[in-house]
Amino acid sequence: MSLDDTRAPESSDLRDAQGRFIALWGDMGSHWGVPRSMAEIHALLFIAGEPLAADEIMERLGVSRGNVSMTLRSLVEWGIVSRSHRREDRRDRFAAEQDVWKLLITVLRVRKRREIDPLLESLRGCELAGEQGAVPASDREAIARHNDRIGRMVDMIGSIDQLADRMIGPSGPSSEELEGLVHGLAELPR
Amino acid sequence: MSLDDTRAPESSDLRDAQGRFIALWGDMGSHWGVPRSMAEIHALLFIAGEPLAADEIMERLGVSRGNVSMTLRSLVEWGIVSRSHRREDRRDRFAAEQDVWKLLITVLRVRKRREIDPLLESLRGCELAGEQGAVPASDREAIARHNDRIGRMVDMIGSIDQLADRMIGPSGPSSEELEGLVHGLAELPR
DNA sequence: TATACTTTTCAGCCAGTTCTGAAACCGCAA
DNA sequence: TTGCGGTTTCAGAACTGGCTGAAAAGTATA
Repeated sequence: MSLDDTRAPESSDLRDAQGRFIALWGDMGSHWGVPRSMAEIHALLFIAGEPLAADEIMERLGVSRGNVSMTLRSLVEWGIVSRSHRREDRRDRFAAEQDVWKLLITVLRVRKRREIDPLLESLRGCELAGEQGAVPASDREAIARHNDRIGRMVDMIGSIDQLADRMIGPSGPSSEELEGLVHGLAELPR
Repeated sequence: MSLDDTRAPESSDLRDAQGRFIALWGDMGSHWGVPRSMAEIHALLFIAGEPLAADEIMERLGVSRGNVSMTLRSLVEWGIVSRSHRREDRRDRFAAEQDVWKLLITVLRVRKRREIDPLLESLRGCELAGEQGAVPASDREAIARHNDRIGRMVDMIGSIDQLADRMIGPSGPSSEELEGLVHGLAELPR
């Protein structure tokens, strides 16, 4: 029997509450385009608050070894879970970021980089140069209106993007500063 | 031949650009938990800039009548597409909101109401009252740490929620005001 | 190098979602 | 009342992304 197995069995109330949190987080994930089991694994690591080995995750959530492995890899890539060793145990262990504001920043950064930035790029490619060939005046008007629509969309997403850079960009506020900032903006008298 | 069929055939360059936009918007949707064809139908209505009938949507996007009908219903429910009649034509026509900031506000409002608010509620239900029965000191500590984690999460999401109320709540800024606000915050010297 | 244990990979399977199409429905006009 | 143009519904088909599990690869120890 290894040292780890001597850990006191946690009260089942605690287990229940953890389970509720995990299920909730999994649901939320699936509404926002994050695979359910990815959200669940993250939730488990977050709520456990200590590093867990892949086996423990498998057992606790009933997902396959392969899935756990792949998902942990992405979570580590995302930067919200870290891998750690212990000298007395060959198994890797994984722990979730415990600073919730840092978590938020990291997730938003990744999604911005992967989705917003390319979107903005392709969106500009949907505009249409008006001068190609001699087009009838009516077409020219239609093209102008088209470009205007795309332009307004680009402007909006661009502004959001810039604002996001301010809030969660690499040279932006620390998680503590962001927390204060959001609180300040939220509680400002109207 | 009805009046509508006399509309000048739009230049195929314009059609191409519209098609690119529609495909792009569809992709984006699927990354954020919106059904592809819903995003596509919305994109078509937005980029067309004028009311279209269900038939035109079917034909243009190659989706079934049933799907168009159901999807239009949700888009109208969301509040980003409106239904309109014409006296000379029995068919309903549908037009997308053209103010992109209003679009943003509407979508965020719906998602906040449907996902964030219930999330916050359930999250509070994941906390654990410590005093139930005489629990050993070690359990009590574990429970305290658990509640702390949940509490930090609730605080963060709560702050975001409050901030969102300020920005996109019913008594918040108009779309023009929001546009200015975001621009201001984004362009402020660091 | 052999051994024992752990992690990673990936082809195929599966579940949950989305989409289709045909039938029912609706309201109007003749 | 019947016919007509249009819309909605929903059972099942089709699809897609996520998951599994077994084999391959990796790694520390002897």
